[in-house]
Amino acid sequence: MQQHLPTIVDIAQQLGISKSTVSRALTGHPNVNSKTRQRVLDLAEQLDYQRNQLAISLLTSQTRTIGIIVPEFLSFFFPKVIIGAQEVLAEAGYNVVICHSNESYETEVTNARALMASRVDGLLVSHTKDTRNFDHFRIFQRKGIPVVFFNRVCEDMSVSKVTVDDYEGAFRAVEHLIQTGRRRIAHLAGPDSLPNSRHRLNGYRDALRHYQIPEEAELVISYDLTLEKANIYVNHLLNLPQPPDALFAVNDPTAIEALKVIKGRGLRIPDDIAIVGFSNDPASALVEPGLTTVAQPVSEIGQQSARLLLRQLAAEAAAEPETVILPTELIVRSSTVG
Amino acid sequence: MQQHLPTIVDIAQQLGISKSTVSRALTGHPNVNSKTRQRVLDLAEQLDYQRNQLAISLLTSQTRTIGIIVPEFLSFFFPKVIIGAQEVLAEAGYNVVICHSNESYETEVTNARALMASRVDGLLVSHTKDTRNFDHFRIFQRKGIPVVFFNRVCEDMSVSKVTVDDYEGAFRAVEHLIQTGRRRIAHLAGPDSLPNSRHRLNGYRDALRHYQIPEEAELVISYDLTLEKANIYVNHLLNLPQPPDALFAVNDPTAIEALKVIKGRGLRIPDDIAIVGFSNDPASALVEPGLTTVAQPVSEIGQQSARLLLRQLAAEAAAEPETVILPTELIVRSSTVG
DNA sequence: CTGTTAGCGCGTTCAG
DNA sequence: CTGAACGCGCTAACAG
Repeated sequence: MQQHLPTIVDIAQQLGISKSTVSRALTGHPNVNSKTRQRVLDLAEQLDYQRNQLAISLLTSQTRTIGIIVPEFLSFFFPKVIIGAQEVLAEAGYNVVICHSNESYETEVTNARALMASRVDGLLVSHTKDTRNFDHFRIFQRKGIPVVFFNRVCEDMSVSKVTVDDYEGAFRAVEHLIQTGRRRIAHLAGPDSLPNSRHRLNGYRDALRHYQIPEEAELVISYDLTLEKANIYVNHLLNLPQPPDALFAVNDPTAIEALKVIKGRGLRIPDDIAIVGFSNDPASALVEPGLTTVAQPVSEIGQQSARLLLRQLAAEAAAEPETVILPTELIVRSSTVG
Repeated sequence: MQQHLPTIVDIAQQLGISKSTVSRALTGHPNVNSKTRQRVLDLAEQLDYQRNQLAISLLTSQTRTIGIIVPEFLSFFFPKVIIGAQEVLAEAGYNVVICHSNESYETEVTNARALMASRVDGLLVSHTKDTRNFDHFRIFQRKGIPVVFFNRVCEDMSVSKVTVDDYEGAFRAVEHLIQTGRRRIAHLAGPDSLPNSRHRLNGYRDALRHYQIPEEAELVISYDLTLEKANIYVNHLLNLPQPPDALFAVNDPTAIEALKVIKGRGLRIPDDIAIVGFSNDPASALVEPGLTTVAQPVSEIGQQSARLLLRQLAAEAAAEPETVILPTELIVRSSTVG
């Protein structure tokens, strides 16, 4: 049973002064007798008084709270982005509310509604892989509440965005495979619905083209990023009459699953088949052989997103949306070079 | 620039009715003409109306929001606990706000204050390793806002708690080492301030005692859980005149760091030295050799914590605190048995 | 320096 | 079935 929490009126009554004076004392307003202020402060402390942020937000119609919606947070990626964003936001005096859509479009819509209902001042979003309709985010935009997309961005919305150069990262990864002598390079791609997947696929294709290696349709498989499927497709690739001599995976979990399957079949890595992942998940340094991968500046994604949001928040009128594309870096480990 | 968000008054004026009627229509009150209700609902949809949760919370003095404070969320553990808790809480109609103290006592206090200011209905907490003073949580308790501790629990507070049987888990782990022939078993323990660490240490000690193996003081090192220190201490242990033939680590990151150091020195695992971790981090299955570890029912910790909190919330008067101790399970992998 | 008043958006009496 | 009035806790504008 929750008891009555003390309010400024309680303090005012006990001290025999008006609630305005209490309010002023508490907020550090200059025009208060220093003795009165001290009495207020002392009593507040004694009563464990905490200002009711709800009432203040209702009054000022700003909550100084930013909502973050992410599709998952079991892998290291999103937690690390969130921490990066939180650093910047906390410094600017904003709180952070994290919502987890669990890759479910319906949950994402529910999350967005809840954040709207609780009147967040801004939104940081990486959408689910099934999100095709972005109306639940457009509503924020229409109300003048800034939205910044990161990692998984909506290409149709005119808002600020932070991504990495997926195309370039993929190009360099495949180039590395080619330069280390690989010719039949498979690509386990992500779902078409995600721009990231498409950009990585394009990087893969252009690298092959650039080095005049014909693309084999049978070596490219798009899938939904569930590990069970990854398992099936890797086995499928290995069973081909002409199996690949390298695999470029859309992300590290996929690459690590592939690594397990390949080792399980007694093939040697990288001798028989080389593997490259994407993101530089801490696990990629742990597996054996170490996984070559395309590193993303994860914390920086969060920090930059927060900064773009802050800039929108500071702008009087609707500010021009900005797009930041962060560089990637190829981390070469033993899964590609003996 | 944030625009004016539509309120029930806006809807009422456009429809030429009173805001009470709009309120009733929106909340599904029975006594509303169905035609009027439909007109309200239509206009609300058209205006993207979202009820202002702030105002409602201020009025009802309940936010239907639960705060969760965790010390970190880069390892898999806390995210998974949070997801478990969220499932249960969402089903009961509660939202979740996650705060990340980053193992900083000051941040934890700030988080607690912010959650109090935003009037959460309840609190789920795992405190930092430096938290000695729990006054910032006692305030909630005193106000009748239920608090549930999980994983890292405050032994001095009379609130509901969810932990695993650390003692038993540690005992079984060390017993396993003894039964596979180890005699000089080192223990890299966590800080004394954490009950978990102490219980695991006790389990270690009692297992040795039970099998009449004398405890060597030089083989037990408590540390602050930073990986750099782990590295130093593992090297120190290996440099002893009589190095250990087994290592029981307080958690999996520590064990994995140890594994790297040991392999780096050209020692064989488990032949020269066996390793056991704690928690069954996904990474423990990835490293080579696979890490033997004590698994915790992670999602269940979250679910149970949420259920205990819900029970407190439902209780009219202050409900009796409950303590749930979940079982662990030893997962044997190649780091202990060839 | 301090008190009074108004109102943020809403649900809920209490009258019609 | 509907409307008017009140108050949740707080800050800001206005008067002393």
